[in-house]
Amino acid sequence: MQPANAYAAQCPTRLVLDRVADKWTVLVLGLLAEGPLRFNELRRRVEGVSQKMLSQTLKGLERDGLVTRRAYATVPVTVEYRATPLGHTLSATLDPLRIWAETYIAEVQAAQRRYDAVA
Amino acid sequence: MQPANAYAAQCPTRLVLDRVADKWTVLVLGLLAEGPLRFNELRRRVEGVSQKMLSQTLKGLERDGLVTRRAYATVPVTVEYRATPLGHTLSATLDPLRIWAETYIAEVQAAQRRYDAVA
DNA sequence: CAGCATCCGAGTTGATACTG
DNA sequence: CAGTATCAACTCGGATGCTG
Repeated sequence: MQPANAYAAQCPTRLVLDRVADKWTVLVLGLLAEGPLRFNELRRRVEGVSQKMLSQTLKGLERDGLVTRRAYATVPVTVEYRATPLGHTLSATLDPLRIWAETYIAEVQAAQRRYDAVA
Repeated sequence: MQPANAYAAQCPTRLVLDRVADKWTVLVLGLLAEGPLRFNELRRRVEGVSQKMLSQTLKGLERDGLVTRRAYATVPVTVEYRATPLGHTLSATLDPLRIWAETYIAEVQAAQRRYDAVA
């Protein structure tokens, strides 16, 4: 295998990138990596997500083997989501990104202001 | 500052996440981190990107202070893009993600096949 | 070469309403 | 509680044609 040819059209990396490349995946996975959560708990914690998007995101994560869904036969139903081991490894590699964001966000915003001031 | 409350609606992290959360940003930035490139060179190297999207992506990266654009008064014009120091730090924190993708893509795809087989 | 402007179809998203 | 269904709004992205 070539060393990191993520630029070719069908490189698998693209698939993962596309997966991560949505507003909610990273947030949801990060939360689940801390511990199992129920649907509406997630909904509350990830501010701004609609239940449609959350539902969709969770389904995608489940399909990719990053999260598991378990339903308990209580009344009403209880559904619990948790990160798989694979999901944990991904969440862990995403941590540096979260940290980068916190570290440099001010710089980015300053750059934006500078740019917008000119334009 | 709170420790990583990326789940609040206006957390700066969201901004960065949204920035990364597009098909091309990560690819383009990764390429530019290796060295300066011209517009059409980028276009060729990032397979599948249209010039509209590339243009848009570059503008966004420039606005965020991650990439600089320099035009030379040759005929025809030569434009060179390169990653800023800030851009390099982001690209570096993205590397683990690229590696994760290469490492686990097979597992993810297997999970997808399993999931799709049931549904 | 390095783009911008325009048009247009396809896919995404969000509200809202309803179900087991 | 944990979703699904549906519809309308919106955005995205590609194709095409043009400019300095």
